[in-house]
Amino acid sequence: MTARTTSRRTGEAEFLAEYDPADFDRPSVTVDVVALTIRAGQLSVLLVKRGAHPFKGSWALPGGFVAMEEDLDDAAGRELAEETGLDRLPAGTHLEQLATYGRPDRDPRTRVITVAYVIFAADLPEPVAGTDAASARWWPVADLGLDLGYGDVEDAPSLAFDHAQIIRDGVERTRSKLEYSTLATAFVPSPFTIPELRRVYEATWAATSEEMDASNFRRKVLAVDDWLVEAEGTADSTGGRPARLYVAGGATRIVPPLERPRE
Amino acid sequence: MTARTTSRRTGEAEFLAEYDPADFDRPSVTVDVVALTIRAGQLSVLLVKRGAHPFKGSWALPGGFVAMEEDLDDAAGRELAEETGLDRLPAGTHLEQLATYGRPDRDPRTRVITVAYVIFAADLPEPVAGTDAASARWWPVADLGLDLGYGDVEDAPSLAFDHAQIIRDGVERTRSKLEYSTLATAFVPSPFTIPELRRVYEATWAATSEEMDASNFRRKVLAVDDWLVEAEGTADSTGGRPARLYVAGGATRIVPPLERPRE
DNA sequence: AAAATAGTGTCTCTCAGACAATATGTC
DNA sequence: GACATATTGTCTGAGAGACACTATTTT
Repeated sequence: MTARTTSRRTGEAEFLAEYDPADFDRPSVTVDVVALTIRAGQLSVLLVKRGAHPFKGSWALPGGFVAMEEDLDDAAGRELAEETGLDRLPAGTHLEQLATYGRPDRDPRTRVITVAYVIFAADLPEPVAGTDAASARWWPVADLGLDLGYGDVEDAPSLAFDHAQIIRDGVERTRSKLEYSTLATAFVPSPFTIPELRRVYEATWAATSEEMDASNFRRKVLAVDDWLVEAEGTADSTGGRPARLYVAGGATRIVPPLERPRE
Repeated sequence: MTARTTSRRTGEAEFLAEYDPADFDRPSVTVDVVALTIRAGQLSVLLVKRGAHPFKGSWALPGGFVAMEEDLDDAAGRELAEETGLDRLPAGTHLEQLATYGRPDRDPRTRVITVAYVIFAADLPEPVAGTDAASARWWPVADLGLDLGYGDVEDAPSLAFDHAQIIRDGVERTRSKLEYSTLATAFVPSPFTIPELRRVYEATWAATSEEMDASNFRRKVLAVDDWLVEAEGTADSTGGRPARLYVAGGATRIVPPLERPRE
């Protein structure tokens, strides 16, 4: 089998526009990022509105091609940084690989295999619109009409490619990781309070449990060795007794796990 | 950037031999398979001895290039079937994606991104040597000298590429999956006995717990709804009271989980 | 003082681990 | 019978969920 590539790659938008499946005899590789944060008490994901075909006008995960000498993790971080206009992601941001999606027909143009990442961060700025995207914004995952236990949704946006599945998998990974890892602290700016941390769990697990018992939550997180390290002072009052401040210690694993309520 | 591929792809061995990094401007994509089974009471992985450079003489995971119109899962199943000389994998075999490894220098020839899979199976035959492999065999993972809690090993084989890391990740995934999923039954031929199932756990978790309490194990697996369905008859005696036979029911999740002992 | 939120203490029930006792096969 | 293995039964301690109560702030 012989194949030729003749694309002049000056930028992602141009590259996509010039795409011709006949040019290639092997898959292209991209990274896509499920960037999650808590905004207004809701677990939210960053999506960009597509300005070009295919799926023009649909919403997609930020992502793009992996450069030839670039590590996959670096590519994921770079894509999110570009989309949010940051030089680099804030300290404490967590990045992990989710899965790789490679169904032959997932992109109508040609074979594209995408390595998906999940990123947890606090305080990411509003996204900046890139050259290849009409607009970008944070979407509460509850509003996406995915089958994540939030119930029916009016006016759910149309999602491009197989990104609905990727987001679903990313949310499920997040829900499950909060049970046995200390990553909830990646969602809050430091220092933080225990009630803030509890609201991370409530937002992430919202579909299965409306509210957690504050006292049991406190008992369990404080029982984890070297997770919550007491800091100086208290948070500003929000109408009641101000909460003590903590910073994250070195613990990575919650043992015994903080299990979600089973239905 | 312009690039040309001129390889005539007549087979994997020839393809590898003709590899010239200058031919390509994008990564190649392969699948690698961590095929696990219990042999002689030990968790074992299928490895092939490399007959060509690089890493000639080292042991590697079975794997190969993803065909242009082939789904990733299918490619992984195909690679294992080829290596074991089967038309298709036995019923009950479990296949799941592990992770994707894409460090730019992980293959000294050119950029190769590999999607790794874990496969759990009972009763896979001895492997057949392929054209590209001098030989192939099942290796107890305890003998590989990985840092998996088995202690030091004499004469550990040299492992190719980053396959030591991939195997480590695959074993860790397996250990963890047995806690909350019913996949242990994928390791035993059906019908099976509860002691057989227990030995799957013992082999997989061997590094952390020598023996499990048979009565507690029995109580917990039988408490899982629709996992163990009683079958007719008993197993042949192995010197004591014969064990009852069961087949796997529809359950996929163990709740509450069967936790490994924490150190 | 009333309301709101944070933090402490206590009770109960479930369940995992330890282990004793019984059942059923082979030698 | 002795022995080996499977199966059943019992006890105990740790921990999760429920919830009553106290503490500290704003209004």
